[in-house]
Amino acid sequence: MTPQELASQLARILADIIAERSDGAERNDGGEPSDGPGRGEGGAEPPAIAVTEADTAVERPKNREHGDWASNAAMKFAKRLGTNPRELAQEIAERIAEVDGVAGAEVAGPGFINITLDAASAGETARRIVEQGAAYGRGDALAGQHINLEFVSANPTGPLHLGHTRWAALGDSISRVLRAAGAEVTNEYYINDAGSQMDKFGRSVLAAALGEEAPEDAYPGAYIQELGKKVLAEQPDLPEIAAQNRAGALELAQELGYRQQLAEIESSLERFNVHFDVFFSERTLHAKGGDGEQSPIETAVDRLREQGHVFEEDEAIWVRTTDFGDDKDRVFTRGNGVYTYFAADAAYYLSKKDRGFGEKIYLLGADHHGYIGRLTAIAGAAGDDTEKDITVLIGQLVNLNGARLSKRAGNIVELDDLLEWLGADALRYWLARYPADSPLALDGEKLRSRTNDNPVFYVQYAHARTRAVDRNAAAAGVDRSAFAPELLTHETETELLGKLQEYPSIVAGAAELREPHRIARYLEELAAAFHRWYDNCRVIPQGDEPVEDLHRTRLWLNDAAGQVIRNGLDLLGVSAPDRL
RNA sequence: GCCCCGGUAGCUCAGUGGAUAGAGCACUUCUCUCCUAAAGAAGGUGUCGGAGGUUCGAUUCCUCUCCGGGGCACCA
Repeated sequence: MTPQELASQLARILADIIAERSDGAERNDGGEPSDGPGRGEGGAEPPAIAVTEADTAVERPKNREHGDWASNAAMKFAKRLGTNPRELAQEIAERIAEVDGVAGAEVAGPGFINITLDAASAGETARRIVEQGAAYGRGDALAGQHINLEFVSANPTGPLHLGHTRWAALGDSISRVLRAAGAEVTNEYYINDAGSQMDKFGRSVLAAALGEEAPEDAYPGAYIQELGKKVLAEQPDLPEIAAQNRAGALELAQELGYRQQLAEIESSLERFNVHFDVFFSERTLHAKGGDGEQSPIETAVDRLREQGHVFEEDEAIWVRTTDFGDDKDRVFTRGNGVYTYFAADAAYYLSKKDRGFGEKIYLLGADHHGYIGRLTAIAGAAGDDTEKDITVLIGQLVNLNGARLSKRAGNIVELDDLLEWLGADALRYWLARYPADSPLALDGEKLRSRTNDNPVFYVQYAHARTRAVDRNAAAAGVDRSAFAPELLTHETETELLGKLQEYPSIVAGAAELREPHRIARYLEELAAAFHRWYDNCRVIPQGDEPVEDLHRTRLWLNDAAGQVIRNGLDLLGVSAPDRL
């Protein structure tokens, strides 16, 4: 019996009760003017009360005395049924107690229904998890959805730094969680490879390659010098080209430097266990088609104009984004004929729409929060549903104590250095462990510690323990030839099983709310439940005690715990080592 | 001025309208002849920033307000 099955049993019982009550008695209590269509005649039918499994979802009570699972459905429905919560709860409790696998049910407090399961019924979960393996916890709540998830999108003019790492970790985990819930997700990185910062980058790289003094406004940091050397190695005749055709050399240096830098960014991300499906170049939005066809940006302004949202003023072309809640209208084409960044954003949004994505998620830092209004307005102006087709997630900034500034990258904290110092696992886990909207201050030494105060090690240690037990069990002749779930009666076993049963709903909730930190918090609780169980219940008999079915059954439970920790860590992009 | 996000235990932070608001750390004890003690057990702490409101019930939702952080462009 899983919590989901319990919820569906409760929903059935509640629906039965509602049906019985409305069949029988008083339908004439005066009030309730029902003004719906087709209700004009005859005996006023009571308004239908629909029950879904969400209404009867059960919770794991904090207090063990409140049973294995608790429902507050009676309190939710009592009013609508014109009865009091405790009375309704009593009725539900009597019926749920009759269900196979339920050991008992009682009413408590203002109308909670506290349900206790048979040990065998609860223990069955262990076998189910082992059999489902990596699939345990995955669901289909988001099946059929095509989601575009854009994150990081750092300028290709320098290395990734701390400011990008939180979005990299969070975005990739969100993607994994959404996929676990059945969605099809494309991870996308928008490359700002057009515009003045690229020119500045080109000038910086060319000067470095030629050994010239850096221009006034050059990008700081030794990495520019490194890029210059690489560019020169790739294009040894660059000095000659520069002497004859400065503009040509500039373009060449910019291009080669850009390719090099982007490749480095990609490789840093892969080392961070973050994978992008699409790197989308801003330039493609500016580029005209083969036969002088319009560029996507030019097309975009026409499309918005057709929707009636474009106007001209002061020689500039504007989009009336205030119609969609933006705080001011936005310029599309400047007075000098140049497109703004906003124009590219609009064309980019349309590209996502044209590529068939329903929901487009943007993961942005708090310093970009001014984008919410304009991006949402673009969606609206494009004829999309601003509620469902676009989501802008804003994350607060992170700072990390003890991290050394990178001279190479111009006194920022570089991702590559963080990876070397802390490792991808610790960094990813800690960054995914907090909700995006909470400001975050990390302590570097804590991320490196190998004790209880470092949750990533605590969780990984629990996993390694399950593997150690598994290895030792094999050596001691404990196998899975028997499974007797009714024997799993120890307090810590009930608790561990309960945690394991919660996992699918944790994943579903994390996907719905786009909050992978829920997975991390859950894993910490699961690991704690496992450690407690490990300390109390032995899988392998001591001394010359014989191997019994209890030991064999516990081996299933041990493996189930390991499997769920593995599945959860995978959603965070963190490894689950067999040994620590 | 307007907009967004925070304010919960000494510290770092969880908490999708429910029961006595939680976890880790820090502090004090205890537990390996025993599968990884990188672990477990016990010990106490709160004006949930403040004031109103919504309701059977509010840390959670609404309004106002105080404090802290971030943001406002024909920059990219």
